[in-house]
Amino acid sequence: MSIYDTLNDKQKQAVMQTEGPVLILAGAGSGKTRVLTHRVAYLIDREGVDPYRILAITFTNKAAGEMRERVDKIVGFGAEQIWVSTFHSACVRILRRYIDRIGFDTHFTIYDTDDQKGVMKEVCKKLQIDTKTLKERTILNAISSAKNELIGPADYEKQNGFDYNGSRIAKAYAEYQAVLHKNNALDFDDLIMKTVELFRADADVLNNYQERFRYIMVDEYQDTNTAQFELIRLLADKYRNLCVVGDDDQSIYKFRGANIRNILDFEKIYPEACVIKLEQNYRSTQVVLDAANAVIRNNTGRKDKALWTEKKDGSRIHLRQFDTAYEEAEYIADDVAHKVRGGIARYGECAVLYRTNAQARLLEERFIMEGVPYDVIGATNFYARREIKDVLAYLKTIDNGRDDVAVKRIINVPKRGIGISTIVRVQAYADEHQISFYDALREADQIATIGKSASKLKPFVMMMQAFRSKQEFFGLSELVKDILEVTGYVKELEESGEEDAADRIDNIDELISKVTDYEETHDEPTLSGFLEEVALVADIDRVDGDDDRVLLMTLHSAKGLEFSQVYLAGLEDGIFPGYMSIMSDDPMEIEEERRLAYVGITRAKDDLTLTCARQRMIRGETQYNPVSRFVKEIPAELMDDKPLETRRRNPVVYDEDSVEKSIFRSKPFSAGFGADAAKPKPKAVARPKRTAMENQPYIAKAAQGVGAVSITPVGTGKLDYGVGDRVRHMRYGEGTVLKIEPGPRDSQVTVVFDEAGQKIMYAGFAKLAKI
DNA sequence: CGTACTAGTCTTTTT
DNA sequence: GACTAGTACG
Repeated sequence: MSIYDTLNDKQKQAVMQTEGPVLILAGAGSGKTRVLTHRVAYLIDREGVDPYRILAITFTNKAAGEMRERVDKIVGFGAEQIWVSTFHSACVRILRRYIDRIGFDTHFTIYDTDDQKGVMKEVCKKLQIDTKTLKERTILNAISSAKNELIGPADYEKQNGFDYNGSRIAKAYAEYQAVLHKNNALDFDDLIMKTVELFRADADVLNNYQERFRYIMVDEYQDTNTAQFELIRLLADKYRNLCVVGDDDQSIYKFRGANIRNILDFEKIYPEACVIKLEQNYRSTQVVLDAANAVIRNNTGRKDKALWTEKKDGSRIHLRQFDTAYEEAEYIADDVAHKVRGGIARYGECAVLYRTNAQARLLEERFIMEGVPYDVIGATNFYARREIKDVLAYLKTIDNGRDDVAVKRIINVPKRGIGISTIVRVQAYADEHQISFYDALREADQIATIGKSASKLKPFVMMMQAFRSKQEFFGLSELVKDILEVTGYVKELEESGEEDAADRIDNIDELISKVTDYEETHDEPTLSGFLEEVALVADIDRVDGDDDRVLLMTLHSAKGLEFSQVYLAGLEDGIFPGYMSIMSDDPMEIEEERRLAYVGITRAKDDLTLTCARQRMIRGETQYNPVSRFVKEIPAELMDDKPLETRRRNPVVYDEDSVEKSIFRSKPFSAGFGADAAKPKPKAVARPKRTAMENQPYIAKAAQGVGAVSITPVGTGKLDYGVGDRVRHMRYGEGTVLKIEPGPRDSQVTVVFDEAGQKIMYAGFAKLAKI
């Protein structure tokens, strides 16, 4: 009896087919990770492959860690020799070694989204690009897409230079790369692209890695982009022992450049490929699978497959519709508490999944109120928090003085009386002399323009120099503590009297323990090593199953995870699928959302609850959305409840024929919607009571916001449209005015939009135009 | 130069 | 509604 006997036939085949290209189409819950780990083990202990020759690429660091751990258990020895990592960390590792061959310093820093935006802001200023008409974000997105397709600035110019915006972006792209190069920095996309560039430019380096990685495995292959594909293609080109694992139905990262063709066309690129389908699901009940299959069936152009399970039974899917998102949150929190009390599940076996991070807030409030322990994943990455970034900026500056962004971030944090004008002048000097910002600071007394401010710069430079020399004999955590001490960062926080100062200090303490942890787990801890590890962690990587808490996260973050009890919240057309995809004329957008729904449903092992609300506040607007079309794709017999319309609580209010019809025209999927939507009084909604400690500041801020809105007085009589008129809205397109409700300061207008559904908005806000 | 307030924007999803 | 960049003031 060997470990391989526990695998089913298909899995066994996938494990033992070690030579040549292999495509494993692994449905959700089909034991994909098991196959991968067993395959690695098989390579080592049956095929005698040196662990050193194996590369396994996973999607997150967490997956990589788990895989290594599991392989470690099976093979016992040599597992640490295997490269198990994400695309990004694998590339960093390669670039740290060889990037000097394409003109960068191996001590490069990695820019996150914030840093990118800062750079782009300067680029726009320099190129005199008006950021009102062309947003930094837009440019960066264009650049990111280009990089994902391996299109450099020159090629971009060739392809897009002929129109106004295209040429502006092309120029910004070129300048942006120049600034990054000057700062010796790479952004996330560069990590992949530069590695490909390196491999293409230097045959020796490529050959070196081709020889090393005789066996390559890629997990979540459906989410690879063109650059990642090319990287893998190059690496595998010599020995062609490439095994990719994925599920086209779970491709949900198109917005990040993922190219679903990579998996769909694998057999075209590798005609000799062996294709293995894993269709037996070991995770969910038949009911859950039936629901998932019923939904995904509506997509076109997928690889044919059908999941099945031996877990025959299973409770039906619970569908619950509520009047408001508050009630929805209340129900979920209650239901979890109920399950835990009843011994049905532990907190840690429950997860609430939603489409957008913003939905977490309401749920969170309710969980606090009910005293249900929870963890929100992803909202703000730990390392993206202000105080953490500040401390990291100190470390970056100590590590690599060429990183202008980091230096500027902390030059006046805590306050040292160094203002914008001084920074601008120093930068001018730096540009003039072709040196880095930090080097310019060191020559502060040479800069004529700054006058007396030079006296403020000197202590800063002295301090940084001192940190650098301390680095020689200090441990990392000592260095961090020293920085906090010398700069008075924590002290300033304590004295600031800011509302969340305590949280921030907690975060800093957590950072210190992460530094300590890094020192303990690495043989040769270095500052660069720590910074690089930190630059590439996703929030999901921090999850450990040990603490017993309900997890709240987006559907995207949930990929690859499984829970006994799953709640899918906010299942409303306009939320999920999001209105962007509904409005889009590209049908592929809805299909991507549907795959996301498929991912969500298949996370559930035992029990699945679907919830939605009739009324929801989104970005200050009350929306009335019909039940998600995806819910309607699930056969009613799989649900435990009667059809939705019998659960309706609110009577029909409007009887105007035309209005009623227009609702039905725009909402073919939702039979009961017209009546549901007619609830006229959003004000009647009771907001949940808040716990005093947690929410005091929130209330204060909210009140401010309302005040700001009401300052815009729009007389009711001034509206040039009335009930029944057709109007146009900037974002939602055309619609029919259903109702106008005069308020003390501004009228509330209810409009049924043809595409986007019904919205209630302030007239002064909405800027509706009669058509 | 720092602060306090205001106006405008918004990402849906993340390595 | 919340966050942020920009502006007017001290």
